[in-house]
Amino acid sequence: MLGASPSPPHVTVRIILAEARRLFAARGFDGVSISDVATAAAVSKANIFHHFGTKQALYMEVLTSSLNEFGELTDHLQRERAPIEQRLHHFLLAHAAHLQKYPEAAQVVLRELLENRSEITQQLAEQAAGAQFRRLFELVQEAQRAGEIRAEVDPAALVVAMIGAVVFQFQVRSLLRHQPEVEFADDPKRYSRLLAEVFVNGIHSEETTG
Amino acid sequence: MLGASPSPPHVTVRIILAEARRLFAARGFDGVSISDVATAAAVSKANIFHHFGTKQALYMEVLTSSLNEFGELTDHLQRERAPIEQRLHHFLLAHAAHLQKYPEAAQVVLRELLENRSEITQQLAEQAAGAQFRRLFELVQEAQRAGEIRAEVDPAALVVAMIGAVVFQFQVRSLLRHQPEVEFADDPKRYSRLLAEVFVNGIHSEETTG
DNA sequence: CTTGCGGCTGACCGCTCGGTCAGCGCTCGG
DNA sequence: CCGAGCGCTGACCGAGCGGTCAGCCGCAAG
Repeated sequence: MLGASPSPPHVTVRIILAEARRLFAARGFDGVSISDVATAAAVSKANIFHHFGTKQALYMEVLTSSLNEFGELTDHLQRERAPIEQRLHHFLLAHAAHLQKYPEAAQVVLRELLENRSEITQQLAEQAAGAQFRRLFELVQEAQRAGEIRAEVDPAALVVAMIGAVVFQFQVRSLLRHQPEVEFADDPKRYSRLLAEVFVNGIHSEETTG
Repeated sequence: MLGASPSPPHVTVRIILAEARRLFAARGFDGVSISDVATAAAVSKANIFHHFGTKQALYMEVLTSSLNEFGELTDHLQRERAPIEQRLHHFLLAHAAHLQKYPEAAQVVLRELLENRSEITQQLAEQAAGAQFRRLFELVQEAQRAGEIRAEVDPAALVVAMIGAVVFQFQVRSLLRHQPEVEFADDPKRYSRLLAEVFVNGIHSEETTG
């Protein structure tokens, strides 16, 4: 029997992974001990080492599984045939909604992305982030070549600004809830609409949309 | 003799603070041990406890001293009498330049800001961040009332997007260096100019600037 | 019934952690 | 010449860390 077990990872393993993700997202790699995870998952500490070997390995599993949930974010954008302002709005909405839907997965990836440790884990996050950046960059560049976006706009700066605007809002959402002026702290649809309004009217060739 | 020592903190203390800031910025509170700081500062571990009492206290000193360097960022903006696009450009430039000039101070504050631990340290970062947000928000709101900014623009969203665009670029600058399409990874002037170009043309009332 | 095996555990390991403490050496006022 | 005070240290503490290991338990095949 060469075939591996057809069933997905054991229930226990999934519970451990879920709790580890939750804890790593909240407190980071160094802020969480295996004992913490074991207690949260209601298993023994040794059990975690039995299934994952080392703390690093457990963390890597959490990171990769979280990265996978980020995968298809920009996939559909390239196939769309809508005008650029609509496609960018869709991207902003998809990104913001994704962050809200999978906050722990997002947080664990972003945390690793923002750390400057030049280890293996970093590369994973960089690859995924780099791929997403490049896809969005090319989309903007093509739209610019097609005349949909003004020539003065720097595509890379626009992409960084767009992603940054969405990510930052996610990162400081707990603060924004306390600001009475902010009405989009937990409303990705509203925020991405407001964002798109600003960005699109900033990259239009000639005419005004309003 | 009730007066405290008139001299600024001892040389040793300043060295410890500098090294601690560097390490906390790079690896976070949990990622740095007092031994690490002691080795980096070339003093004994006990010396650090002698001067700062606890690890938390050392961290707080690092955080507050870093926050102070953030202080005057938005101060001059309110007094300026330039058109809004110029003032926003100045803000973006000042912010981006500040992040580049004091990367460790910025990182230590941002790190604390993005953590979701509801402790005392958090409050410090929140207060400073909240104040800066509100100041910029009011600036935008006034400009909008004065007709300098289109009524459709949401001031809060614009502020979050602007700060986020600058902060995010800073956070991922090490990644952006590897992206050949990005020419502003370590050039705050260039990046803020490109940002302003996009944002300003997105918030203009009627006429075009180009 | 027996045997093998995988999921799982409690007890334990060496080590590092944050923190303590007695006491060193140097300086400086009396 | 003295002693008080300060900057500073090495040795040490209990606790918790990542990780190991012998072995328990239930189950399925022989």
